[in-house]
Amino acid sequence: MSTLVVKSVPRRARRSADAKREEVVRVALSIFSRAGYDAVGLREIAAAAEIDAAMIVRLFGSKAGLFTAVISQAFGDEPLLDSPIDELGALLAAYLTAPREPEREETEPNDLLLLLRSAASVTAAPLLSVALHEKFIGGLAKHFTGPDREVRAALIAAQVLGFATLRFALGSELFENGPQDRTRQLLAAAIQSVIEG
Amino acid sequence: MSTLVVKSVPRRARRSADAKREEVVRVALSIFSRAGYDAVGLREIAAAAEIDAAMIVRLFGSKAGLFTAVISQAFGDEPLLDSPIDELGALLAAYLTAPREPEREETEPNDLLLLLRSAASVTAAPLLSVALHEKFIGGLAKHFTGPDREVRAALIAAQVLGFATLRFALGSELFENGPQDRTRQLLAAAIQSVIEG
DNA sequence: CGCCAATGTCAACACTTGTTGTTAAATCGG
DNA sequence: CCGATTTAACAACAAGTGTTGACATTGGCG
Repeated sequence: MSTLVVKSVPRRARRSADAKREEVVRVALSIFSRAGYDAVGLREIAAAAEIDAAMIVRLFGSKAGLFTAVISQAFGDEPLLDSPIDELGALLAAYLTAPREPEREETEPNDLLLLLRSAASVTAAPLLSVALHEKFIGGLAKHFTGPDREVRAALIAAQVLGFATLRFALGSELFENGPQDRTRQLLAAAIQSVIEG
Repeated sequence: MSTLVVKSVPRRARRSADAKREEVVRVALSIFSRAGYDAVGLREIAAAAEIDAAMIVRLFGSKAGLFTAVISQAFGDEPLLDSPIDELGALLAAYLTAPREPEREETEPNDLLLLLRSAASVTAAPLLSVALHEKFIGGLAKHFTGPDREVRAALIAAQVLGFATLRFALGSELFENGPQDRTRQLLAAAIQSVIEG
């Protein structure tokens, strides 16, 4: 072991590996959000990103590696979490009950959908769990006061998750055609009650 | 390959199809609850039920047919839904925060787990949705008074779903090692706030 | 330019999936 | 007791999975 070749850090982005990585992550986020981790094959993502499936493995190491990259991009920063805590319930409720624009429904990469669609996968669930706890729950608990901040933040995450599951994953009609103002009001009150303890 | 396996296990009577159906549904409920619809193969269920995978298809028509049979048995009747509505929040919270018995954790067929673990599957989600709306939300709304009974019931379903997702599917430690009394109290209050509108 | 690592491509691997067809066995009606 | 029908068991299918290794092609730097 005379000259230990040091892992050859790419001096500069040789050409477009980073760009490709970025695009693959973007496309993968969209597809994972729509179908969930298990239901999506590497080849499907590869085709959508106009790349070879083997190249994804070469870029991210594995499918799980790609998923972690997708997660860390999806959970980058959620500006809603920095809202004043006395408005947070109303803001979250408004965000969750906002009507979907039908034409974007398919293409819009929804972080929530990514989360709940892949929460069942035994591979993806642990990765999602750490991201959720670090970014969402942690970022929320920071703004709280009083005891049990983390548990209260987690309970809010549970509310968001549950509503999103029922509305987006299970496609409940009650939130689309029902009394949306009342829904938003009830949801806001339930969230706010947890915020204030 | 071994072709000389003992194949003639003297099974019981002729009309054992119904009994087999029942057993298959039972073990399928357990396995689906643990891993979700997509992640479980027919062969796994078949092996657990000591039956051939082809036999499941012959009995239920398809994998989706088996799943519908599982659903209609799992959502038979939930006695919790008939509780007095002024205690319902506390009862649901107690049910959701109850400590898991480690030895049963694996085998106990949990309807909630079945629901949330398979909610992501594009095949299973519609089937689950109708069962959830008919049995759970419908059965809950019956006991409510005042306006928007169904939406309020759906919001409670969302809360149950979300908490169960975070605790069981994502395995959040906050509910296992955290202040469980406080968690239960906060959850009960949030649910009850929706019940009472 | 020439070298060589980085970037792509192709095919194959070993495996699993749901489903079907074809057998063999078992059981009851007559 | 015989034959018909149900129940069961295998094997095979076509398709899809993540991953790997062997090749071709490039592009930046000495």
